[in-house]
Amino acid sequence: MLDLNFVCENRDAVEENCKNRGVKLDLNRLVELRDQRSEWIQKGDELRREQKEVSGQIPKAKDNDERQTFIAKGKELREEVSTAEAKQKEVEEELFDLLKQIPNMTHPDAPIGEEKDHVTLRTWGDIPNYDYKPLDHVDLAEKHDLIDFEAGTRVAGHGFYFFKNEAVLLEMALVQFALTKLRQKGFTLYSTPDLAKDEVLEGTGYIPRGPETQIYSITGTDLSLVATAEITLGGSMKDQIVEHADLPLKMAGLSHCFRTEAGAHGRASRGIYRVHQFTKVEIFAFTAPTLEASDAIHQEIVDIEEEIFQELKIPYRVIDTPTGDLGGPAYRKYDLEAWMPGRGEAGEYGEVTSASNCTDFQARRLGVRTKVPEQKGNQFVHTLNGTAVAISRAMIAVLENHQQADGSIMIPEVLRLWTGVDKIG
RNA sequence: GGAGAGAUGGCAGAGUGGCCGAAUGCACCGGUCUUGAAAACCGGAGUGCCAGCAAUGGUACCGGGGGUUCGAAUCCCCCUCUCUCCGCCA
Repeated sequence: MLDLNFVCENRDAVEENCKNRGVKLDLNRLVELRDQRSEWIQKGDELRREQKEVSGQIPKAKDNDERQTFIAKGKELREEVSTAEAKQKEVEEELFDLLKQIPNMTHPDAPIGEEKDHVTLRTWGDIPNYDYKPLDHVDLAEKHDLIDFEAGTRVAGHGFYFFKNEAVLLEMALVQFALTKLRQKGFTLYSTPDLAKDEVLEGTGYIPRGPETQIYSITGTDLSLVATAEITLGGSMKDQIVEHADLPLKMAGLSHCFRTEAGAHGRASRGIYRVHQFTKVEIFAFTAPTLEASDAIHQEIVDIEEEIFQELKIPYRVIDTPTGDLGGPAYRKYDLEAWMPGRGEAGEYGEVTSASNCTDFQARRLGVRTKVPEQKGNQFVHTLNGTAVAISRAMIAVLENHQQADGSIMIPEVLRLWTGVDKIG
């Protein structure tokens, strides 16, 4: 969420930003509502002031007549106050509903445009030339009995799967590899709840229970299944004031991720590329409220993501996400797209990580603040999130990139400590 | 799941209808004293919202929501959380 007064005072810039991000909103209405809100607050404050004054007179009244007069006046004021409060609430409901729909401002260097207008910042690794037709992960999994899609469907429906045999070892190894690396780099490790309160989801910018929601919710409770540990790690500091000296808080969280993938039917989704549940190690950071501080961590997160895929020996490219594809909270977002030899006709890049700087957009809604030395008042911190390893996507990249001409799959060196085997098949 | 106790400012902890945004202590900041520090003493200090260029003023906030009342930290109802005991359980 942006700051209300910021929006009203920078209408042109906010409007331009909405346009770039493909969001249509009526900012005139917002300003109108802001003004109405001020008026009702002022009216209510004044009425309450009178109310206090009148009720303060009652114990000092000199006779019963005067007393009754004050009581009558007090009753009258109580009615007026409650009217003003109702009006204020009504205005605020519409106001904040609008405000919440406004996306974050955007980094000036982020490419403007839609998904197809993305900018490739750099590529790493050579895309191999195969003298045979490489299999995709579905065929590889079948060949080596690694994923049971039928069982997944029987148990939970389309979009669910069982990992089997070496795939389970690989999942655990990828998790261990990511967590160990992040710990070495000074991140505090967490394994986090798989459910969170709706208000926490909303605080991080996710919208549970809507008509096209990506979120599974638990009926009869205010809990939903998390789509990422970004939600739980961000929510972990809800309404807290963080010591400035403790920033940045660098966290790594392990959780399952659940996504309905509503509206995703028909998009390329063979195998485990787009599934309803997967395991993920997520990176999250709270930083001091300056772009210097959060940009620095943003870079650090991308560096770690690249290091992980380099050590897994998987070719990738880094994408600077264009405005139209940023999502609400992000100020800037980089994606890693790994080469997937079995994808499409002759291999394609597929998204495996993302890294977002959300500046103070999530922190405002979550109420995470810090007191900056030499400055008065508290300020909202900046938050960032990034993928260390999303198992389903990483699994595809590992299986497809490390397949051999004889159909076997080599386990990347860095994972063998945990898999205990160095080859599948 | 059952029984009981509790939730007040950064922390501890008073406060049972108006004199309470709230005593007191600790911690914190400024000063006096001191060669310096400590101690002692003096003073300051919460968060949000609204108005204002600002100084400032107003208002709200005693776990959350609702109610009673002219007036609620204080009375009533609901909820959440914490602690203790019992049961169940990976």
